[in-house]
Amino acid sequence: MAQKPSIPKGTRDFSPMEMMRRNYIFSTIKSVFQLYGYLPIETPAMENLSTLMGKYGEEGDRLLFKILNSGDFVAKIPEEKRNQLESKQIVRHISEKGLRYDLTVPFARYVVQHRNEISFPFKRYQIQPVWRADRPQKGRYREFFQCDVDVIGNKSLLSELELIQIIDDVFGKLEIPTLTKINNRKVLYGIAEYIGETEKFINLTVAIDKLDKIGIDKVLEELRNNGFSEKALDSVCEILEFNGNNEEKTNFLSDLLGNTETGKKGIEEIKTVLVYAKSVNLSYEPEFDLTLARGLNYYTGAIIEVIARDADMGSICGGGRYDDLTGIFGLPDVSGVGISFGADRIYDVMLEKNLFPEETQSGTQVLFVNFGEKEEKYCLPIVEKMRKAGISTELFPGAAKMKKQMTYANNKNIPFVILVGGNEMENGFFTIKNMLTGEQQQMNFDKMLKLVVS
RNA sequence: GUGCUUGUAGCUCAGUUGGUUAGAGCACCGGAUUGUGGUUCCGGGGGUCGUGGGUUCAAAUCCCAUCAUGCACCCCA
Repeated sequence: MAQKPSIPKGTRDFSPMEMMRRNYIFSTIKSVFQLYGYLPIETPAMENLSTLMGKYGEEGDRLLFKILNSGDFVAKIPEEKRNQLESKQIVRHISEKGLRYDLTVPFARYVVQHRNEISFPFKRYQIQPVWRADRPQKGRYREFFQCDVDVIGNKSLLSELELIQIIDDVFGKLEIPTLTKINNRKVLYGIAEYIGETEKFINLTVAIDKLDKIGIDKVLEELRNNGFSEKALDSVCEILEFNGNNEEKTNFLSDLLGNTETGKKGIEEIKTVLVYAKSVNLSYEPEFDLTLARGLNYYTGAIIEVIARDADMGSICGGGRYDDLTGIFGLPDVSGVGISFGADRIYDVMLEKNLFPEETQSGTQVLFVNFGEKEEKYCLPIVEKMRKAGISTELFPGAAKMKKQMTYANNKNIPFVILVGGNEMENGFFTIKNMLTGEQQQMNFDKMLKLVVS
């Protein structure tokens, strides 16, 4: 062994057991998406950098994986920039493609490019990996899967409701207890209006978003450092410290933000969504959370975030409404709303809480032990019959030692092993061993089939 | 990009104030058992102690550098 092979930081291999479990998550999510009439699309792993840059803020640009151009790219760097080794300056000369950072921006690009083939509202889902050049840590990877559902080309708040229902269904099926928090960007903007700091709206949201992590004092301190007036801070403090149920919160804010232009709209929207949510059966009612802000700046209306109860994992699902995402690609006034399930974090939570059902962990149901050439030949048509009957069946490749074959079945969690040797061939029966109980009996094909199916 | 942590067998780790040939458990392979796994018993393979330099009679152990990893910040699924 010359050098131990390895994979890049923040990436992972998935072994069979993990893949079975991951596929269980993906297929559950997919089935729910389809139940609500969403259709799948895929987009390339790499996009033109021009599509990606500037869509996620300055921080986002830093976290984009950039792909080096082919050929002698150095020659294309203008003479005067050759000597200044500032990455920012030369990056656009040596890289024009990047790995996708999320699925929403590529989707917006897709919609603009295919606008004439699409009939709106367009409901799509997309399950693909995304890449971020972040420092990995718990629940954070450099390559991870997002499962996006979006509906675009429609302003109805019924779409927000639909997403809330999808969240409830998915986590219901996966049996993960969750807390769905919703807020509205317009409400946050309303707060900025109310305190007269609309210019610093972004700073305000970034600070508020940290409330449950760093506490009110540090949030206020951060705002103070950003130049917010003491009077503004008092108001922010008053709002953030308000406690109550959804209704009390909306009432409180209605009074407070009643005279603000955008805030008023936001309150109306969130009220509507909450009323909708009351009218359907949900396991967990969404909670109006004023401190939810979410970093992505393209959100303009509802914002949603889901966390797993009793798990320290950050959000496992999040999203919101964006009114003009396609505008930057030349198609204005197309409103959309969407959410993204973080499959990898969901996996981590389910693993931690032991939520994977037994049946996701087995593949092969029956293994035929291979005793030799004659026996092999005899078994092949039987194996074929088993598979035709829908039973996942293997014949051990080669007449390896019995111990080896049994160990193989054991390690692979195969519940039944069938032994066909001279005795069985002569008398036309099968010896079938239950690997769980160790019990062993002899029977004909039909009986065997029945036993395996049950 | 900033701060801290940890690098010893495939995996999880032990290894005393620096001192013989660096250990254990699990996993793997073989045997006890040529048609019986999971339990038991016996045996076996596997290590440039992350890498490079330094101190020393002597370094897994001390020092420096470097790389890798994990965690936290920033940000985020």
